[in-house]
Amino acid sequence: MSDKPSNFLATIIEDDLAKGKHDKIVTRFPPEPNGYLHIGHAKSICVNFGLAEQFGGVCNLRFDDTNPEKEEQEYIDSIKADIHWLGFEWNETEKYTSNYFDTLYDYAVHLIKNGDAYVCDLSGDQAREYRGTLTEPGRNSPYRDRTVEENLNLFEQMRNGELDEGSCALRAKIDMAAPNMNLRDPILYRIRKKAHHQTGNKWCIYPSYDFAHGQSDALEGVTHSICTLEFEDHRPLYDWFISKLPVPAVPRQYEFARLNVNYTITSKRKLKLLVDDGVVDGWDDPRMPTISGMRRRGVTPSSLRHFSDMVGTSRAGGVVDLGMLDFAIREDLNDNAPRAMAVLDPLKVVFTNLPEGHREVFTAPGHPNREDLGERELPFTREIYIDRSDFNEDSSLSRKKFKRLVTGEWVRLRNAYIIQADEVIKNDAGEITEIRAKVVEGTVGSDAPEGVRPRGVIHWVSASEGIPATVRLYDRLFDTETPDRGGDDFMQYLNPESLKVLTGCVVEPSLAEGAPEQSYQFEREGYFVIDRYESKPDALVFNRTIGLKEVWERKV
RNA sequence: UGGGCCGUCGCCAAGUGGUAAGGCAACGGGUUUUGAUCCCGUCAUCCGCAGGUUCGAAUCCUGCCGGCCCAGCCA
Repeated sequence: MSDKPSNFLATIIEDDLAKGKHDKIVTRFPPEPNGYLHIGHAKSICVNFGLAEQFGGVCNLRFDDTNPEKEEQEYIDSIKADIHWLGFEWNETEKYTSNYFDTLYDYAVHLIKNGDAYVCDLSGDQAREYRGTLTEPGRNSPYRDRTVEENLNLFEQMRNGELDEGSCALRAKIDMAAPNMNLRDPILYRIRKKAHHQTGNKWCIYPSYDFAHGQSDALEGVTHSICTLEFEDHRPLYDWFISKLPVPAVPRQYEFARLNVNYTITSKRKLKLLVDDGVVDGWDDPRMPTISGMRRRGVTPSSLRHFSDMVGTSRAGGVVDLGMLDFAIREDLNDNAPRAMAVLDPLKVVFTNLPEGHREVFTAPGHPNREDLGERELPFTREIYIDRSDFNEDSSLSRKKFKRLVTGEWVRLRNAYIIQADEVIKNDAGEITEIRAKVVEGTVGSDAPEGVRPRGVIHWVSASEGIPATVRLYDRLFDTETPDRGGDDFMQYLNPESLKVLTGCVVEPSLAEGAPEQSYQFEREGYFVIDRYESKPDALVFNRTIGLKEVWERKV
């Protein structure tokens, strides 16, 4: 708790608790079920659930379902799954703003009776006109002075479905000249003759976000209602409702800057466009910044939580470098992912000093410094595969520049022999199809003998016992730092190389036992995860989560 | 140009009158059967700018400059 990063929200809560303002805090995460959660929501979840956890309080999950036109059960299910996957438990059962529709309706009647709300017949266009602009005050609606009886009656008719959609709306009577646009008689209820995923056909009028949110917080006993900066201007309205209504508690709203990450889009609308246009494979495509996409990519819950802590919580809007997320992912996977060898672009090597049918088995640790991860067996045979990029015919390449196999020289096979390349076999097209080499006897598990100087260490897999696999290499979806900058032209920044599917890969036999979503470090390549949906024991599919850090290209 | 908010190292971010934490990145060096990891070290005399108050300011005051948000019967 004390090693938690300090931020202004924690300070506020600490103060409130110290002053006895609350015995226990209650926060809430209020997604609208109109899309999948993305990395920005992950941040918000970590903030809300994290703060509750940190101070011994609870966090409610409340679906903000006031707009049946855009919401679906599919989204509710995915959101619940995402939160659990991140490792958080919400207080009691999940809640819905729609749970409070009856009370909210009563609250609206309360406002009408006190002359604080009225039914306005202005059309949408007219209402916009009357609202004025940023620099000019608005004008009062001609319906603003209807009597309480008239308003009560009209509101009743709205609720009973006697009035057409768009024909009128219930508005708060505040101040059409307020410099804060949110106070210019905001909409409280509008008519929507749509079935609702929770309440069915019970209602044909639905409360607006502004009218529903604070009251729902109060009804749930939320103490700290934490949202993002764009709702700051709504706080006066939030407080206005709370002061005008007989609510059971007085929640307070606090705002923090939403998370922005470069090379990434976090707009549910735009993400939905990527899905609907088939640019990606769905909301959980591994290239998507959605929680389910990252999960499928192999990103871990703890790396996301750690990333959130690293980034911190403040009121200063900025753009976090994707490299920081990369760091958090690598840090977790480096500590916890078992090691394995996989050859992505196989090139056969035949050992001429080994007899036909030669086979021996080496053991290698599951992890260099995690004994609890056990050992694995590596069958070594007369023919193996190495990666094509780990061999070069040109022996004039400097040892510093190319620490791999070169004609005539030695290289260490990871966890096995030092070998020496003798000869290259090519096909008619001039492509290398095979390398003839020799193993240096007695070099397994021991240093190189005098005169043998391996250039480096490369990975390998037995040709006869390796398992075929499909490996999908993912890269960033956009090739510009600010794909979200412009308007709707973000599609032009799509990275054409965001996905490469390699079908002829060969992986070490121990990987056949891997469970869906198991992560591995393919040594010298990066971190890969077994695809949770498409991988089968006899047809393995791995997704590259992220490559290993590579600094040598720049240095040499 | 009405209102609200923000501005501390390339990026994120502590700090709330007592003389600039930390992380990422970067750059040196060491270890290494992963060009990874790990380890050690370097990296803001300065806190958007200009004045002022004070023994003393990133922290208080004034004025500028720059950026973000708001004119949905979306959230």
